[in-house]
Amino acid sequence: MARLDGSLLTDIAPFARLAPSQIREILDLARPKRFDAGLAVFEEGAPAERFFLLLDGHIRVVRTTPGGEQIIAMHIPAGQLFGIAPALGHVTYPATAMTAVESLVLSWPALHWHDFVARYDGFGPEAGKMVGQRVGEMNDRIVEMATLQVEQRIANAVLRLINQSGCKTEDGIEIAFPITRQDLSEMTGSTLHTVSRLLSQWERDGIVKSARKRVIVTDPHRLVVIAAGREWP
DNA sequence: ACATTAATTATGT
DNA sequence: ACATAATTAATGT
Repeated sequence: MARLDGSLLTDIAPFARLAPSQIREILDLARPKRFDAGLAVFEEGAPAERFFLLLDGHIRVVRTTPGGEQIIAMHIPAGQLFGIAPALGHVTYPATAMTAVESLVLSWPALHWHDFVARYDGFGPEAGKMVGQRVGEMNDRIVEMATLQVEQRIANAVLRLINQSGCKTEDGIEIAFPITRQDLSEMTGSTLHTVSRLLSQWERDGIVKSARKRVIVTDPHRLVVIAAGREWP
């Protein structure tokens, strides 16, 4: 197995404050693994034995309803921890983590979490901050689902994606990983048809540009206006 | 205001 | 050539 380079972790928030020697300790405990696109890093309900860091690629966190329908709970961009259920005291993973693209993942046994928090300066606080952000995001989404209508929900979803995983291009900000209309519908509790129609309409209005599995936002400001959705007050 | 159904076309391997 | 994605229109709740 090739030895991991220490520079891999220096840019990542929970590890940013650590000395090179500490980073070495952590890397030597890590198990690196490469996944092709569309594979599960871990499955919902499986024993939560490890926690993970996404070095490169993109992860979709998916829950399956009793009816067998998929709900996309969130997306994890490169550089973030995920699958930290063990740290929260869960014995199984509450959702499945799928790779949206080919991805490189590090993982550690769940037991090490508490050692990391105790030993490494900044790890606990940074990880806590991250959890806080995610919980906040989930709450926002719940409010959106309950109050907004589909066009606004989809607009919000797209805006979140370009904020978290945006990539500047010639004519706007592109979602940095392949995403289908079906995916968008599964994040917003809608259908791929509605998403398709809306994207087509937005394209006509010059707000987005889209191709198969690609969405580019050319006019973020107008999308924000749509996402806010001021109507019949 | 939206889903569903179904038929049609485009796109990537 | 085949499977997967996207569009579009018609119909339903």
